Amino acid sequence: MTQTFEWRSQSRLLDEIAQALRERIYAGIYAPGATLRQERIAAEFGISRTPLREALRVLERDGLVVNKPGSGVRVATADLPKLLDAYAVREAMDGVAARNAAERATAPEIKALVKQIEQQQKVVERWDPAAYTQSNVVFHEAIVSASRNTSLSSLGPLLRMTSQVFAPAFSLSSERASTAVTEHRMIVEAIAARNPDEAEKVARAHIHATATRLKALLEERETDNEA
Amino acid sequence: MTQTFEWRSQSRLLDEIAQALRERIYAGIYAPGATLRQERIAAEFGISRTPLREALRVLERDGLVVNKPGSGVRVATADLPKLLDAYAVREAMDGVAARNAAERATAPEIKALVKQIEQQQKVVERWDPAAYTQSNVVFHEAIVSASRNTSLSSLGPLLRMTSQVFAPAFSLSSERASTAVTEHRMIVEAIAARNPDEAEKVARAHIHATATRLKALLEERETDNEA
DNA sequence: GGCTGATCTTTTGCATACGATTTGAAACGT
DNA sequence: ACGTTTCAAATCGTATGCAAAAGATCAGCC
Repeated sequence: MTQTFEWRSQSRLLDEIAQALRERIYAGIYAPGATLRQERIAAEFGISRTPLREALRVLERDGLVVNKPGSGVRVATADLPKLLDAYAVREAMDGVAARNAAERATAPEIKALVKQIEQQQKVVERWDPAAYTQSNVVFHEAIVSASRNTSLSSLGPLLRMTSQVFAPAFSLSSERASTAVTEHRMIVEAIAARNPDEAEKVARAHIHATATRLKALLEERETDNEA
Repeated sequence: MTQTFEWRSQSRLLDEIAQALRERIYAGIYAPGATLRQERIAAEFGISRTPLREALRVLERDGLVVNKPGSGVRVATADLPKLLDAYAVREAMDGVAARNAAERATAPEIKALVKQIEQQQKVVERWDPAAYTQSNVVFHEAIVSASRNTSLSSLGPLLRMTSQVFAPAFSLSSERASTAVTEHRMIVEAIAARNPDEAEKVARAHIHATATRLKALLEERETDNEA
């Protein structure tokens, strides 16, 4: 499928490749556990293996792929314990993001967040799971962006993996989504009110609730399998 | 200074190089702001530029170096706002680490932590700043290790940069170190008592106190400069 | 005298090439 | 029939080479 590539900037090729690979993983084109053959991918992008390999090292550090030394890289997989660990980190880091956003978000950014909540409300009402997942990711990334905390840069990939890549495996209910939107609204209100403590508190509670529900869901499924 | 390299495992050269570069940054051999010339470093290690470049991408993702596209990589620098942002993230992530450590640390790990506290006590009594900095880093890394949370992997570089690399610039007082050791002891006690909530709380308080003191110190220094 | 522009050097970024390791499977022996 | 061993194809990891861009230097001009 030799695809020619459209460069959106004059910067480094490896950055573009890394971003393209990320999007493919997020989109499920490369499913968890899939092995990524360097020569094949390099051919698809019409590049050499050198910048591709550098991009893969970046993704490896992001935790999106794992490398078995002699064999190659595979898209990361997650069992329940690892997923819950990831949520524990997200709970803490999303809290920081919300806190800093409450302190630093510009008026346009807050306005954009409010608008996103409105759109999420519509998505939930007509219940489009794929659209909700996408909207959810965009929302959380908007808060991270508004936080202007460069040390939160590793949160992006973590967010995508937890909310997007591994989401299909764990059915997302309409009721939970509706509750989530309410929680999102509380976060935005705290940010708009410039209340960092409250923003951190509700943001943490939001992720915690998501993780708790996920845990219950999977434990339930496990007992079903045993029966 | 063409140095031959000792392989501790059959793993990839780039991993060894990345670790060696990290240690050089941590040790101040490459000071903040220093430019890292690829050909020179490759020659020093006796390798080609290919694995070195991949190692540099890893360090870039860790936030240890920054890359100006056409020019090369420089060791990361931090002003006060960036440093405080880093501490905000550390406060959250160290909290998670302590929580998980309280849930999962093995008896030997706890014993080792207790031992480290004793050693820190001695170091503070005879007040050896360099030794304390080193001991402090080892202590926090031990907790991260005991937490067994793979999603915390990015905390290592952040810890080093905040506590070790940028430490010389901000004088560390004996009194603060003494207080810090007491706080460390509280963290270990909460972990030993298998009390995750308490462990997270005191761990967060510890980092928060450090950051607060840092902020006060630097603001004071700033007003001194104006005067 | 300071500023601007052109040239020249250095260094990066990507492509290509080669050796080492792993993987998969077929052949062999038990 | 099953496990073991050997061998070949494929793929990774590293080295080398080349073109392009960034930075420095110096001459010319305002």
